[in-house]
Amino acid sequence: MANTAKFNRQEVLQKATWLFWQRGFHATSTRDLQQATNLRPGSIYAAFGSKSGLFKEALRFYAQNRTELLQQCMDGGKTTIGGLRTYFRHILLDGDADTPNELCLLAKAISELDESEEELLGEARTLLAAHGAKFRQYVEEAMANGELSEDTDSDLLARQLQVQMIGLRTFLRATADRAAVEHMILKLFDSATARTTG
Amino acid sequence: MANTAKFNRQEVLQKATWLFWQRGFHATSTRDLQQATNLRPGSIYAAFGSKSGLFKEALRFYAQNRTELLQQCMDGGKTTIGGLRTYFRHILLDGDADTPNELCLLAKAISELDESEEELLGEARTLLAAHGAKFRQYVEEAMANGELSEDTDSDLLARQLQVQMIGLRTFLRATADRAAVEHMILKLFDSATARTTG
DNA sequence: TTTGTTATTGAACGACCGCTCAAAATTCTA
DNA sequence: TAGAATTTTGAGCGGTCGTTCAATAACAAA
Repeated sequence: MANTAKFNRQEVLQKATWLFWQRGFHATSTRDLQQATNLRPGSIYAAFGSKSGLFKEALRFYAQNRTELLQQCMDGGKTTIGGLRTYFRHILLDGDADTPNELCLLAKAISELDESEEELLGEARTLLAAHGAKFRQYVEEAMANGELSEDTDSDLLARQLQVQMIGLRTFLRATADRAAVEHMILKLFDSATARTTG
Repeated sequence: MANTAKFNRQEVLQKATWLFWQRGFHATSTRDLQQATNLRPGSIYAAFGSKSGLFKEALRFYAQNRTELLQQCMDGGKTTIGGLRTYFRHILLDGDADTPNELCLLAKAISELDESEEELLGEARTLLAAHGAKFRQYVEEAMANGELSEDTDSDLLARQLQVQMIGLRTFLRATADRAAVEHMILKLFDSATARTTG
C-alpha cells in the first residue's frame, strides 16, 4: 500500500482550476494543464481519469472555496444582510489579482458546455443550485432576525440575488465599469431591505 | 466582373450563427461549419477570411437581429415600458424552438473568449454596449412619456435592465425554471415603474 | 465560340488534440 | 537490504484541428 510522496492534490487542483477559469474547458489543453501542474500525462490520468474528470473536480474545488468565502463573510458581518452585501462587494469589487476572470466558473461552464457534455453540465448546475440554496438559507436567517419582513418570499429573493450576482459579473466583464457595479450593489441592497419582498 | 451565382451570404451567416450559438466558438469546428452551410473550405475562407472572421460576422448578424426584434416589440406595445416587458418575455419565455441556447450569444462570447482573442472579445463587448444604449434610449423615452419619474437615472436603470436580462438568461439555462423567471420578470417591471429609480 | 476572370472543389499540410503504456524510478513491506 | 507494489516518466498513437492551394467549373465580355 505505497501511497505516499505523491503530488499535492489540492495544489494541482488549484492550478488546474485557475487555468480552466481563465480559458474555459475547451480552450484549455491537457498540455497546458501538464505545464501548469508540472505533471506528466500519466500522473494526471491516473489521478483524475480524463480531462473531463479533472474539470469536474475543479468545479467542485471552486464551489467549495466559494462556499467557504461566503461563510467567512457571514461570520464577519454584523448583520446577515450585511454579510451578504460584503460577499457581493468582495467578489465584484475586490477580486482583482487573485482571480483569472470576472465570471463565476460555474456560470462560465454552464455557458460554455452544451447538452452533449451532459455530465459536466449537470455537475455545474447542481453546484450552482447548492450555492443558491445557501443564499435562501441566509435570507431566511435574516427574516428570523427581523432584518427582512416576515412575508418576504425567501425563494424569490434568493433567486433574485443569484440572478443579480451572475448578471453583475457578466456586466463587469463586458464593460469593466466598476463604478456602475458599485452603484448597482448599493441599489440592490437598498431595495432588498426597504421594500416588502414577498 | 463575374460576381453572380455565389452562395446566399445571409443564409450561410444564419446557419453559422446558429451553430456558434449552440456550441460556442471553440467547440465549433470549421468542418461543422462546412457541413452546416454545405460549402467547401475555400469558399468560406474566400468570403470570411478565417473562422474568427466568420464568428465576428455571426456576432454582428445576431446583434442586428436582436435590435430588430427589440424594435418590433417597441412598435407593437402600447407603452414604452410595456414594449420592454414584451421583449423580456419574448426572449426569456417564448424562445424555445427557434433558438439553440437560452443565453445571449454576445454574453456567451464574452464568457468564453479570453484576453488573447482580443478582437473577437472587443467586438462582442462593443455590440453588447450598443444594445445597452438602446435600452437607455427607451428608458429616456419612457421618462418623456411620463411612464417613469423625471428623476429616474436612465443610465442606471438601463444597466439594471441589461444585468437582469443576462442574469435571468443564465439562470434559465442553469435551472430551466420558467415559472421562477416569469415571476422575476413581473417583479422587475413592478419595481422599475413603482419606485423612484433615480 | 473564344477568352479572361472569378468561384468552387477537395485533397492534403503541419500542428496540436486527448490519451496510452512499457519502461524506469521510487516507496513500502519485511 | 531484497523484493513487491506503486508512481512517474515521456515517447508517441490515431485523430482532428484551422487552413492552403492547384485543379476544375462556371461565368461575363468579346
